[in-house]
Amino acid sequence: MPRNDLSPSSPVSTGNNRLVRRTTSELVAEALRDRILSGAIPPGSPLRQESLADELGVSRIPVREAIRQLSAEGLVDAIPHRGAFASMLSRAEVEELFDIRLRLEPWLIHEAATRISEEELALAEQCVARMDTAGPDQWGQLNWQLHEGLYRAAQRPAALAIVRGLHEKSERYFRFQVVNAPIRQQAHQEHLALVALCRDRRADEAQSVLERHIGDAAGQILAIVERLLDQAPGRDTA
Amino acid sequence: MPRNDLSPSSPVSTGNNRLVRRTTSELVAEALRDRILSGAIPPGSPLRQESLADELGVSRIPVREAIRQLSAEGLVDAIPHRGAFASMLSRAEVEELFDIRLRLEPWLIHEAATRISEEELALAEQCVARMDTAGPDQWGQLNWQLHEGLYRAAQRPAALAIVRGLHEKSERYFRFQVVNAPIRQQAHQEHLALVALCRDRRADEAQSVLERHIGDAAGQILAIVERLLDQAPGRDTA
DNA sequence: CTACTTTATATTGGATCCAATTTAAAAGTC
DNA sequence: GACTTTTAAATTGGATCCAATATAAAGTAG
Repeated sequence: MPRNDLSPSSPVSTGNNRLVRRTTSELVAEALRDRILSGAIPPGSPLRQESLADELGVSRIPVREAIRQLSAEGLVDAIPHRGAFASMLSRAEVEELFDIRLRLEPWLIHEAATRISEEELALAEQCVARMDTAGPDQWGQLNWQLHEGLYRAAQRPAALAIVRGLHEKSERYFRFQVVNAPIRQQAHQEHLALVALCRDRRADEAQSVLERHIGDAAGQILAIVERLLDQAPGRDTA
Repeated sequence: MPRNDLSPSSPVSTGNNRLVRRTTSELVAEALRDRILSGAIPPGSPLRQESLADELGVSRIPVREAIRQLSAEGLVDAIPHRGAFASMLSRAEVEELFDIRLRLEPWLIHEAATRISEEELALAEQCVARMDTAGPDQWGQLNWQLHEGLYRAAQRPAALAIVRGLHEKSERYFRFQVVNAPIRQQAHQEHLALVALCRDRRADEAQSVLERHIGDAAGQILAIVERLLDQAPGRDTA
């Protein structure tokens, strides 16, 4: 019996230094999101309300609301009266996600490059450094932390939220896979270059480095997806 | 007593010619979305679960789920234990929405231009024609219908969904305002040009026409927002 | 044995009830 | 009178119960 009790945990403060008591629904949503992103709930597997409710020690109501939330985020596909399933992406869908990211992220880094502060640059560098010695799953988290930290300087919160969503949906295919040394080495170089170019306010160059960077990631993830889809083949395309 | 009963309405068929029984939550979500987009629920006004439930003749549960859905879509801001409010955008937020649209929609029209079929072009032309004689609110709907019809040909469903969301959030500020004749006239010309360029597969030109088109719309909506925000001034920026 | 119908079970959707939280109003204090 | 504390009302959040639907199983006819 896992009884993975949601720690009501420590209340969290927003930027408004106003303590927010988080609702059970939110906690459940986070728990489920974590499980999906970490692969604990693999793509295609169902999210049963009652079993999740039992596991988390809550009623089905917050589970239902969490599932609806994740459904709106695109992390699960909910079918009325049939249930919710961790969303499974086709090759074409993953390609499209990267297509969109390629339209937004280079723009964000361009805007960020002219505004980023020294503190933010320092934080980014910390990320890069820690990634060098991080384990496989840490690496993925730090990678997004780095990117998000840079993008945030663009001061485009809505765009950042969209990109975060796109990233989450595509990234989790990465987690299955141990990111191998050469790829990490290359990414490391590109990250260093990116931060350096931002510091020097060379926005155009940062933008094109990031374009290549994302293009590479796309190729790698698509290769993984390709393999996964071959192993566990088609859902009905009827 | 409005008792605006949700017509359980006729079941709707998806492309998969599989009849989908829609849940009450979905119907409520659509009803509320309509009200928000039409301005019946103006920005900033609260969505009280019980009164909405009574009005629509359902219990609070589907209302709650609908509100959570709309919250995820960004049409309402939900604050735990305090309620949900039709989202109100600052000038900066509206600007950002258009910034993002400018990164995505020209790209979509570019991709669409090389793939669009004669049937789709004919439908688009119908839209343009009907817009010419449509009333103020019809005009807005047809406008989006036209754009969506064109973008759909790009075969980028995820991008289209994102753009739809961005459009909904910015567009509703338009509905308050009677779109005046000169603006409609200009839009009409641009729409004709857009369709013609797509038919001729002149993707680059279609793209730049759309860029101007969106840029103009941005200017007009920002002017409206500016006025609205002056009238009903600031929420707390604490 | 196959195809169709019927039944049973599992699962989700919706309604009602109660608890927790917020907001306001009222009462009390200095 | 201004400020804090207490109390009451309104509202949302969560739990339990029941209804509706879908899937699987059993049964039946051909």
